[in-house]
Amino acid sequence: MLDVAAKAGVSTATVSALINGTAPVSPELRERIGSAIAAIGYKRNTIARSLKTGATNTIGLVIADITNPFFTDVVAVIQDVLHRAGYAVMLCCTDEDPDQQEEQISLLLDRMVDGLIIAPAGDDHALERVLKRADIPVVLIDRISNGIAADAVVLDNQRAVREAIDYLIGLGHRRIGYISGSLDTSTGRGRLSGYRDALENANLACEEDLVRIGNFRERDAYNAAMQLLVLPDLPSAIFSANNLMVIGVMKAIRDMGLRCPEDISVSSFDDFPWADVFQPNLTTIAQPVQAIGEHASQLILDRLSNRAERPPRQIVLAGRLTIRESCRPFSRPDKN
Amino acid sequence: MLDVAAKAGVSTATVSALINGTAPVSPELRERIGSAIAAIGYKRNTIARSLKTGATNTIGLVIADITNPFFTDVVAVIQDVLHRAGYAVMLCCTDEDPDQQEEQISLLLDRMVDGLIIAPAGDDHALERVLKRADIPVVLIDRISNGIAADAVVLDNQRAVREAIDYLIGLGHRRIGYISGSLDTSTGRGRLSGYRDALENANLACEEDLVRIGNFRERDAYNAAMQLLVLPDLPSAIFSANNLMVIGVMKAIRDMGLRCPEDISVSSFDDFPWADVFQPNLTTIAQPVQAIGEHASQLILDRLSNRAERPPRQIVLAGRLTIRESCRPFSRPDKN
DNA sequence: TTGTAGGCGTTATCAA
DNA sequence: TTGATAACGCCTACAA
Repeated sequence: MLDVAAKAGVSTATVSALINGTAPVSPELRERIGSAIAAIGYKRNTIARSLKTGATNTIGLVIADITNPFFTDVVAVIQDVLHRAGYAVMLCCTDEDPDQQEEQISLLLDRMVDGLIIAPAGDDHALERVLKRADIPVVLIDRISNGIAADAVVLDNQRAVREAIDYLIGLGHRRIGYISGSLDTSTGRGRLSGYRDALENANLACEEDLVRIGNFRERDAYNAAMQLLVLPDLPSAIFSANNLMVIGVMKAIRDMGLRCPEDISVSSFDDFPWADVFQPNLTTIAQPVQAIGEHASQLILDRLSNRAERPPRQIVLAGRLTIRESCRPFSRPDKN
Repeated sequence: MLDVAAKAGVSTATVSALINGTAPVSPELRERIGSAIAAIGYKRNTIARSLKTGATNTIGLVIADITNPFFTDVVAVIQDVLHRAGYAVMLCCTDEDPDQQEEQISLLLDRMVDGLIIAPAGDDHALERVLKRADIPVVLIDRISNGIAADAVVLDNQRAVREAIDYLIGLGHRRIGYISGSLDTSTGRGRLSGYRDALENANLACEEDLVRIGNFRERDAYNAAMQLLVLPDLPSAIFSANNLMVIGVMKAIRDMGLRCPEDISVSSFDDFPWADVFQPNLTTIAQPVQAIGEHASQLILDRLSNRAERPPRQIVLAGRLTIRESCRPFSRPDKN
């Protein structure tokens, strides 16, 4: 910039004023500076600018697993909106590990991101601890923590699962296995409540044998489903609390020599783009990924542009039960 | 840092020396400074540090589509290795659009990333143009450009597809449809060559009717497959040049009232974690994502630590044909 | 072993 | 409308 100023015969202050539109610049200088910039091929140094202004125009995005299509769909939307608004996005993954989460958030904070969008991993306490240091706007997505007063975009998990289980019960199922996510997360807890609600509402006992923790991961879910499938009294249906886990469930079913939906019905949270062309066509709860991403982006953009304190806003969206062919009516075999 | 120095009664230079291990510091001061840091809760300002040192400890990662599981698998590996090595990763997506690619790379360059890992979109020329400005280490993954002398990690696409088509021909297929990626990419071209090689080798004519461009996207592939499926003389098999496109192909097959593999065989590039539990179990070419990610990371880490000029290295890996059940033997129906 | 001082490239505050 | 100058927070000679 020094070179540009020298070449144009003006001061750096004037160059800066022109570039940022901070102050009016006469047409003549505007011209001279412009051609000097072009001649030199000058590019403003963002680092120096950030040091001075205290803003990096970057926002940090923290998700649990980049391999999970739900998260990547949301990320795609967020990146799109935020780029359009002039922000860069730094994406980090925690692998569902609170320690890694702390590390990644520290990394982002060190780099002075202007804001943070987080799909938290681990328990609430882990998140509260690491967020203590951050006095920048934070919006939580997918999962929330009651201890943290931040903007958030979440699903009505309880209601969505309740609806899916109601559907299975309506089909005649009485023993419904449930593969849960980690109960350290609000999604894990909310979805399980939906399951319990539905059973209770139908006057069905909630047998603890039928609930297994799969931690939102395929491998854990495989093991969890296996435990269900060796039960003396087999469940006639299994619900999986997310997309990764239902793959594990299907593998367990296959490895036990069972077929879906002939021998056992399966349904899960999260939809797949391929769900209606591969058999069994999975009955799922589709999340409004587009809306989640847009709301989250908007929330943080609002905070960024208008630092006035406003109470945290929590946006709750609804899932959509998409019925396909992985669940069959079930009638209790005659006991004789 | 000023505060820390003041509190500990030393100079900032000493504090800096301690933090960076640049110079030996006496145990006594080490102690005093340590507690001052803890008391104040001091965190070093990465921006200021970067301004001075010229290094951001950040590397830019540019991929075509975050929604594509192949890319996300590779990204997961790269992020893991690079974080371990002390680097942050900024991930950007181009949506297969050369303009967006230029914009994203500019953004990364503005932010002074220390290196770039790119899965290029668009034609070679687009990439060359934008990379002119970058005098930092660059490694290309998945796709390469002959015009650019950079480290690269790619697949032997030609050989992999050749093997898959050989397999189909061995099964008796003679009219094999091919849904291609964009021919502006090296992967698009390489994979198509493999197809042509195999046909030629079997003395089969390569009918241009049977080759359609799907641009690596589900929707385009759907349309491309539709064109194949209304041909008077239907192909008995279709090969898709990537994962996203095979979903489109399957949707087209379904919409035309056909079944796979009974009516038509299907195979594709890229594997899915769920490929062996959902029907039809797809026969695919699996890419060594772990190796791709590790090589790419290593290549850039090498360049970063050892700026000595060494000729660009190109690592070529092999795909693995994974035979499942989506391809059936085909015998020409009697023509009477 | 420790301190002083200058500069990295911008932007902000004045005064001219 | 423009220019001089002082930060921003850190690192690094070099001097002590």
